Amino acid sequence: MYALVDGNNFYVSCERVFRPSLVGRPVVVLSNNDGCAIARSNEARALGVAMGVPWFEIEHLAESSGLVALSANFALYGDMSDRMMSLAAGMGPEQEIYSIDESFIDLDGVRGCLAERGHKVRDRILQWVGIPCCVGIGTTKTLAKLANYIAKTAERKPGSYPASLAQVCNLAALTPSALQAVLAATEVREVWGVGRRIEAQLKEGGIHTALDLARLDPAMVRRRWSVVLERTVRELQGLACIALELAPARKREIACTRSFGHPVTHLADLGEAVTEFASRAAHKVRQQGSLAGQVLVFIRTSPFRQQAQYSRSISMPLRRPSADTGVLVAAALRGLRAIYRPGYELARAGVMLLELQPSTVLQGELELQQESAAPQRARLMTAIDDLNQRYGRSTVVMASAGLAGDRRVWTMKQERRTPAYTTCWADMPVARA
DNA sequence: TCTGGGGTCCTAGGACCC
DNA sequence: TCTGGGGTCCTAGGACCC
Repeated sequence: MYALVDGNNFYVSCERVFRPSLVGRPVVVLSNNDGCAIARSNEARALGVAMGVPWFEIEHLAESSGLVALSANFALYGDMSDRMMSLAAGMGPEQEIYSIDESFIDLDGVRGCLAERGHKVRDRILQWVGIPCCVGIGTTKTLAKLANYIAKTAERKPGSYPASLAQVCNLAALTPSALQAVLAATEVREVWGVGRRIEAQLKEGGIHTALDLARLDPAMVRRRWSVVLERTVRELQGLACIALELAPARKREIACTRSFGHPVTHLADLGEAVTEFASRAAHKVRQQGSLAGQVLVFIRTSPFRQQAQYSRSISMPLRRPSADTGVLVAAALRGLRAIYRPGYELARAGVMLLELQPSTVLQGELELQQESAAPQRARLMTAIDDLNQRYGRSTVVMASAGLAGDRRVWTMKQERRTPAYTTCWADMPVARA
């Protein structure tokens, strides 16, 4: 038996904790570069704001309907997430943190009424952290996910489901006929693992609801679609196929990519951006104790604009795997020079580290030239990471990153950013008597 | 004028081997 | 006229997730 604890409109809820005046108002949080809406309050949703819609298309709602837009503040959301997760863990013996606002809890061995327990955890998170959550419970992760959707929808849209399922929904406690009714009232698109493409194919075959999907023959689903969708069907039928993942797996690739605040045409500016992206990726790869075997760098124009398009990437194999910022930045810059062509208005670039492997199994190599500088370089990286941790992210950077500030054309737009209330002393909220 | 970022898994098809 | 069978590895692309 599994529970899924999931924050409601998580980014918006984080912002509302520190700006209670936003409660009850239509609010969206924008992606990096203030591009698209990536979170929306129920009030914004009611205005017809779709997930992922570009800001410029809904900006008029600010004037006409009081829609408030905020730039994404990931430092805040990450910290609020840690607080919420530590309380959600109280639901059962094991927890898998699945995303910034969701965790699966294993309920094996938990006694008593599960829904009651879910309400207690929900109340505690609301009171101690300030984030409203919903809890879904089911015999498989897919059913717990669906239960969570039902708990949220029943709360937001009275009448869509029985009111008793709002906020906390335990599908395993329903009678078979009640369960069927609930599944029949749920669009197939809401099932975890069914995206737009598969939804269209299913609907063509007359499969419209979660109940329709649950009634398919798994073997047929495998033949016609894939083992992935077959697993989904079996999970809907109550057979657990997807296990809880307790320790986050080591990432197999690590990326840092950004859209630019303004179009970039000069190699010098691109070099600064690529240096920063490679440096950040290098830091991430060190954090997880890995080395990269290849560095991929790409640049591209905006596919949304009517202009000459250019999109290229190149993969640079390293002579030996590395997590050294100097090595990775140099490779990325070599790649950049190889793919750069003047005359294009570039909108985006990125660096990906591939062929990651644990740093503990570094293959030995004959040292033909001189004594290895590796230990000193590793200590240097640790020192840089420590300094940046202590004094701020860009305290020590590679010279090719250029000087931060006014001259940079490429840094992303963040015009509506709220303070880092919980992670920066200078931004701490002040209470007045 | 303005359109995010970071991942995973699976499959099909090509290259290559004996 | 007639042109095998079986296997592995790699990559690109599709689909999904939040």
